[in-house]
Amino acid sequence: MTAVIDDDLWSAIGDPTRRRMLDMLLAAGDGTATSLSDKLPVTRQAVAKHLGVLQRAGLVSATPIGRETRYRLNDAQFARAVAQLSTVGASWDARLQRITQIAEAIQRGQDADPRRQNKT
Amino acid sequence: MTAVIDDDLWSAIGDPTRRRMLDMLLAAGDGTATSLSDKLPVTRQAVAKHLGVLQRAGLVSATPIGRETRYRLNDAQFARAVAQLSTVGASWDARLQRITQIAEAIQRGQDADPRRQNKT
DNA sequence: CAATCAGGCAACCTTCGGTTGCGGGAGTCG
DNA sequence: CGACTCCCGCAACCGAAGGTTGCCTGATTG
Repeated sequence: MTAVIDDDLWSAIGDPTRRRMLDMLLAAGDGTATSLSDKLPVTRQAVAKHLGVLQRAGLVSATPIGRETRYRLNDAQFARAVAQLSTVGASWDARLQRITQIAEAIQRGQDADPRRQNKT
Repeated sequence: MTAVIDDDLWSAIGDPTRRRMLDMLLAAGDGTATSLSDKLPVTRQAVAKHLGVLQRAGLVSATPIGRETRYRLNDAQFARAVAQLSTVGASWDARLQRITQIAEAIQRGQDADPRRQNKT
């Protein structure tokens, strides 16, 4: 099976800006839209939107404190995302290695695995 | 360091459709825009565009044969993409575990490891 | 040669990442 | 208390990207 993944999680970590935001939250522990936007090449609003996406994906949780809103990583969900990332990587890697080995074997002139692999 | 990655590679594998295409190419060995679109919920044109993107990212190579154009995975580049995927995952995972452990230690009331855990 | 199948090109729609502009509530200071 | 300053949320607008439809060209095959 092709490692069916939550598309939400993927799209969440698929965006480069969101990836950096997660990175920052992971490093700093928490942050606000403004504090994050300080260190990012985008405006506060853009960051706010991303935080909304991340929140809907369950990756971060918001806590309004006075006039600011602190966002914190949701460790559990984030761990799931990371796991899925690894899963796909591992799955692809495994298959890649298999076909690579077969290819090498064929090049050596010997049949690595008689089972044909054709398909269209 | 945040595992600086080729943004091209990331965006290439970041799209769900492209991910599935890569998956199919990885499994079948090769394919055409039409053959791939058969098993995907999008039109041939959409697939063709994606193949263009993948090709520009160096992940696949095209070989015109008669009236059809076969696309094959570029193993080397694909391997790089997979590697970067794993790198980010691993990096995040590592940090997650660190902070998780620290958090647990704090909850236990004892200082996990006074050694600095600085960063930005 | 005619019919057909696979592709490429172009126009158009929608979504998404991003920006600017604005208004309003929480703190701060006189 | 009142004025000022932050930080935030909402809305309008933009350009790029994923998708679709329509059309036209080139290779196959009868």
